[in-house]
Amino acid sequence: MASQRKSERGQTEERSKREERADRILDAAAELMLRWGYNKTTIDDIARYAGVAKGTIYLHWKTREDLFMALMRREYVRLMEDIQQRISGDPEGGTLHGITKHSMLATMKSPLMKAVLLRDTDLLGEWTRKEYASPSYSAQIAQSLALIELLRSRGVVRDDIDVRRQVFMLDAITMGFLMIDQYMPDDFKYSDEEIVEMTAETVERVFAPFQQPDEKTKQEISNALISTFDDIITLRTRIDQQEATS
Amino acid sequence: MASQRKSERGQTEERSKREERADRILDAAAELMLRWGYNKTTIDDIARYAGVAKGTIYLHWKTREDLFMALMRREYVRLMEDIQQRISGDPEGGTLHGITKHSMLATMKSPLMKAVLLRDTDLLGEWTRKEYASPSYSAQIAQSLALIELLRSRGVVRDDIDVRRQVFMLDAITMGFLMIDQYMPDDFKYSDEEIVEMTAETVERVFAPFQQPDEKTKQEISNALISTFDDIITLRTRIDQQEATS
DNA sequence: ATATGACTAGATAAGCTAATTTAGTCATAT
DNA sequence: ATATGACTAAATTAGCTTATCTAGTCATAT
Repeated sequence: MASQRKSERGQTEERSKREERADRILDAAAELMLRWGYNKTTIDDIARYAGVAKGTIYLHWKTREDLFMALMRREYVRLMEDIQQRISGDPEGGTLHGITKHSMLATMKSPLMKAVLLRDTDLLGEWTRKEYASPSYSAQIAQSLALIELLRSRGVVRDDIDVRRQVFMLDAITMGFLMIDQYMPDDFKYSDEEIVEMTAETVERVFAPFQQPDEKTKQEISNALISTFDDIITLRTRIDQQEATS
Repeated sequence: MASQRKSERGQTEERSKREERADRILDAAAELMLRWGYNKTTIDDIARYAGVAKGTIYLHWKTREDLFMALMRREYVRLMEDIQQRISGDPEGGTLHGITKHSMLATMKSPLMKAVLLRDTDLLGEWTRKEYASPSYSAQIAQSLALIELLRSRGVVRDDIDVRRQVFMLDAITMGFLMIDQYMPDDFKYSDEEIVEMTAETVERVFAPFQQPDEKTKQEISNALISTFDDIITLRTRIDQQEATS
């Protein structure tokens, strides 16, 4: 607060200009990382591709690692926003198979997040070993667990099996469908949408309880999820802002 | 035939001695490959570990590659025999979830075959690129397809979805459960048997039709499978013998 | 104040040679 | 006849030297 030296307007204008440039740089980083992988994407490349000088990048982030952390965080927030969007726009968004469908499809449309989830070492290179992946993965599991528990308490998921086993099964199924195309021959290729349909059907058959949830329950769950996503998103965004001012 | 110079008895005795030694050498190869991987397992190591001279190995196989092909074929035959055994000893052996259970458990107990299935490049090294893996994999798919078609025709698997999609789903599910433990944190570890139980439950819920198959049908299917396995096994064994005499 | 790009130190890669390893052979021993 | 292990040619690796790259800095320009 004491550090704000400009007028309100001037500050906001500048802030947004800076942020816009930061975004452009991250765009360049994402693009080049997908093309050449983490190891072979240099700060020089990113600067050239983003049309700024190298020094400028260091006005935004202290190190190369910081830049990529910011990139990954941005991708993660976007992923969450995308999932939230998809869930909120779907009447089936309050069911486990609906949530699974939207989470998977959003992940499939985000090459970087997919690479992290599937531990694609070709693309991630040294990033794999940078210990940000593993905590985020166990956070992922914790989220699965919380989700399943919520759905069980509402009676929209079977509760005659152990919760942890259910999480294990859900993750095995989704991971299986996410990676199987790498193993299938060309005459067994399906589109992302088709794969997600198959996953959803599998999840529904394995996890649905005898009686179908009513509309009201589905809506309540959907709302609960959406506000959870809001929490995640604002939390992450707040971290970003902290970093930016430090 | 003209090459058989010894008496019947002498020949058989010698044959079995040779075979016993070949087996010992393959045992050594398997052991060392699991320890050091394909790339770092040398013929010298194998000879020393099997207690024979290096030259002796070349009395059995023309090249290093031939030796490993023989090893992989032996593992494959053993895997098939194991699956056959497990199926024939189980009243549920004629159901898809039973078959899945036994195939998976047998695979899990065969580290080399599991490595091939999961494309474990750490263990297989250069062997991955040796083009024997890919044909065997598409053969695997063909088998899945034949199996599903058989089960559909007998009415023990749903036939209201596309067959090929069903194969895709079955493979996605089994692969998912086979590889998920690599991704799960320590507090989500389950034994092979538990994992296979979860897989079987998943498969049953996704593929079982409305009415349960009767005992007679299950028995017929089980028998059909067992004779299919016999075919595969004798075919493979015949190839081995051809190789040995050439 | 902000942005730049020449600059540097440290890391990484390329190029080369010598040393070691290893698949496969074959004269010799059993 | 069978089995062996010393042997060889080819390949792989180790060691080292030189060249190139790259993350991060900072004096200078805008």
